[in-house]
Amino acid sequence: TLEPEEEVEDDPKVILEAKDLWDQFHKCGTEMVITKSGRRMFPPFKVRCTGLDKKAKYILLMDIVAADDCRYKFHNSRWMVAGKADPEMPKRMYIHPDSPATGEQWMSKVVTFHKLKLTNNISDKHGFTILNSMHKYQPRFHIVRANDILKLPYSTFRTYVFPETEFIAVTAYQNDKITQLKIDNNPFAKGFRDTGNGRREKRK
Amino acid sequence: DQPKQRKKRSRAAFSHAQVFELERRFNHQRYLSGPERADLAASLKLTETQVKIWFQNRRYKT
DNA sequence: TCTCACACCTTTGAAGTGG
DNA sequence: CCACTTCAAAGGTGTGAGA
Repeated sequence: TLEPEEEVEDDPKVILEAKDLWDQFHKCGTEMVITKSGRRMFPPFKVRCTGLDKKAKYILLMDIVAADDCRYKFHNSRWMVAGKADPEMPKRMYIHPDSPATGEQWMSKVVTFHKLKLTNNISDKHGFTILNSMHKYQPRFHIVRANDILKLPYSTFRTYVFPETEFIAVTAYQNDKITQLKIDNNPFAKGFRDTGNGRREKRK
Repeated sequence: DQPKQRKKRSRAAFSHAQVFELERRFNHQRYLSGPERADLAASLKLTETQVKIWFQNRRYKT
């Protein structure tokens, strides 16, 4: 708004990829595993952007913020509030590795954040996103118009939130429905699918 | 750092630093001339063939 | 609740082959 | 040079045991 830069005309619109999948998870109460060595999110956070200025440079980033100030527990097949939240973890922004890039470049493909990893390791050195187990979180997506990554802190953020991507961080899955959804949809978990082709044996 | 070379007949994996530099050059020019390739290969401690094939593969990859 | 080694998969990408 | 293929290495799954 008050940049001494050249006139840039943009009106960014962002849509969440695989919304159907996200909705399926959200309906059951999405859980994301966090580990010491870092875990990806599933479903993967992907967006498609339109309305950016083709020539202008943008930095795209993500962060994951607490959805409330509660701690949760999974009791009787249900998530319930189990007290006040633990102290917040150091806040980190995940800058998309292709940043900065032109609006044209960003709009030409789906923007994927699959390299973002979640961890519960407070002293993580890899730049992973540190979360508290049994707490509820909301991923956020940001668009910043900037040609230099160093100017980031002083730039104007445009923030987009997709409520269906909310999740509870866990150290081990609590809800069997979520486990099954992950197995059915994540290609890396194919080994756990009980396809009639008798690979893996019993399931409860 | 160095590319890891162990065993008999296996796939060479370039180091992070090597890929970073290759990628940086590719971003600037999709094709490399003979001398440019030789220079880059030397500075990255890769063979010229490796650099040539890397650019060829990189171009094909979308 | 959390951690860790598995087994079992996929994806990755340098190198191969032919045009 | 390009088109595609080949095929291990790298690495992401949930599991289930044992803290």
